[in-house]
Amino acid sequence: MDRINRTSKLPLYYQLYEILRGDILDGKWQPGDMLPPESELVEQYQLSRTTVRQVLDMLVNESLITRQRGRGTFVAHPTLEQGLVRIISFTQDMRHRGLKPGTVILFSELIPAPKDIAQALGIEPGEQLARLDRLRLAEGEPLSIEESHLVHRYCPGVLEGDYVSTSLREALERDHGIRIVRAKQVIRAISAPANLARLLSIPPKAPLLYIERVSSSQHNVSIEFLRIYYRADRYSLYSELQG
Amino acid sequence: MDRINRTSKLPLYYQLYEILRGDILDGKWQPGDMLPPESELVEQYQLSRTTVRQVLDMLVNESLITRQRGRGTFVAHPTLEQGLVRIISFTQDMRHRGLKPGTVILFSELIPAPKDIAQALGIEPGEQLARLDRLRLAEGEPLSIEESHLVHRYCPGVLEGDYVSTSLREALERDHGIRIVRAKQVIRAISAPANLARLLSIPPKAPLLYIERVSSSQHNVSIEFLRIYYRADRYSLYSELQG
DNA sequence: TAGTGGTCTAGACCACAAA
DNA sequence: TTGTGGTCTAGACCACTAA
Repeated sequence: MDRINRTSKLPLYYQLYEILRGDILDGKWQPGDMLPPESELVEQYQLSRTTVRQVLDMLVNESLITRQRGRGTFVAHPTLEQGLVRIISFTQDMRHRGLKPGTVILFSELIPAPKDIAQALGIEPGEQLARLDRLRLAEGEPLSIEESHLVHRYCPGVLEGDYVSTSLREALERDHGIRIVRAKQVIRAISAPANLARLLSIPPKAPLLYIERVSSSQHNVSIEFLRIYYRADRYSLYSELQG
Repeated sequence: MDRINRTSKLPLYYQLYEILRGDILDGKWQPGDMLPPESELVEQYQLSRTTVRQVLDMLVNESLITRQRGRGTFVAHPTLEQGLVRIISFTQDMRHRGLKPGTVILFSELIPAPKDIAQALGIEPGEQLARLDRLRLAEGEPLSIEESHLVHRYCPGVLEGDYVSTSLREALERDHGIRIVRAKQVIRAISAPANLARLLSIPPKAPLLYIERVSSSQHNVSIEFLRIYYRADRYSLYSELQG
């Protein structure tokens, strides 16, 4: 049972936000389901209505829920347009798309930062990085390869975790108090190099959707440089634009 | 002097929102300028701090202002890198990237709507579409191909325009009163088919960034189905994510 | 009528930035 | 130390929906 930790440094609203957001993304409530009324959340989590409403406002802004005066609060129907605005975990992404996620660790070691990555992260070349390469599966079939590079100084020992069954983001928060709150990314199309093609079970030079992402913590420092190679035949991105 | 009308049916927060938003968009405050502190807005408009903060939250969500604890509230600098949030024209995009734009018309005719496009636009298959294919150049070199399909009923005669030197969006607004205010898009990576490769001056099967976009007007009807093929070696997308 | 979300208030204490 | 925004509370009244 998720509860609010009154002694935590995290704001109460943020804790409730993570609880409710997690429940929705994990499918504990289904689209169209009614959430508990505000009064009940107030009671259950012992928070003021203002704080509860602050959280619900955030979820509305993310299009995760909708509210109807006089009726209630409901889980929104997924529009699959969130891939380009919100950071979501691979597991959550797969669940959104209705696919069973899987993970294979390819590489997990400390390395000195190459020049380009050091520059992207704003650190000195040669500083220690925790590099974690993972093959991601959907329905047992290769979908993508993620090459994560974490600034080791901020999360010493991070590679000791088991990242087949637990999420890197959870470990960062739990063990190091680091929340990833922002990221910048570039999206490209590339031809698959031979080694990646083999891992992804596709022909060499097949098209890949390629993402380079620099993520920052709540302290506003860059914490991770991530490369993702998606099989183009199995993955696409959605977004909504405004005029 | 804009004031809050206490007898209006409009909520107080909404009235203040319109006042502040108008002042920012009208340039009464310039990007980087500090807004009056919350305490002063409370005083000036005789509202509670909660209500004032509700309005500021809305403006933050629109990226019109930013807030810094201990420093103040500031008018945001318009961000250029919104390729995945804001609809911008090819010409604007090129200007942002510092490249000279160019256009070659490849095809311009009325066609009956194929089934897939009809479905995406929510019209009957066979309904008349104005199809306009354009090769886009940057610095005189091919960059992308755009295949535009407009629902002709909403903009009869649209193909008579000269879309080398004028923008399709301008013509829609000027001649048909149609503003494109919203769009949904899917982003993929593909291998270039032979005919596109030739037009884009790249080898067959070279990777392309492929976008399918359905745009809607201010009247909330789908008006355009657009396919864009970008040379992957010359074009990438940028986006910012939030946790 | 009962229950829901929408609006609004007055106040408190905290964390951070700048002087 | 002062002034800023960040978080949180307890309570009030209203508007809408559904029974």
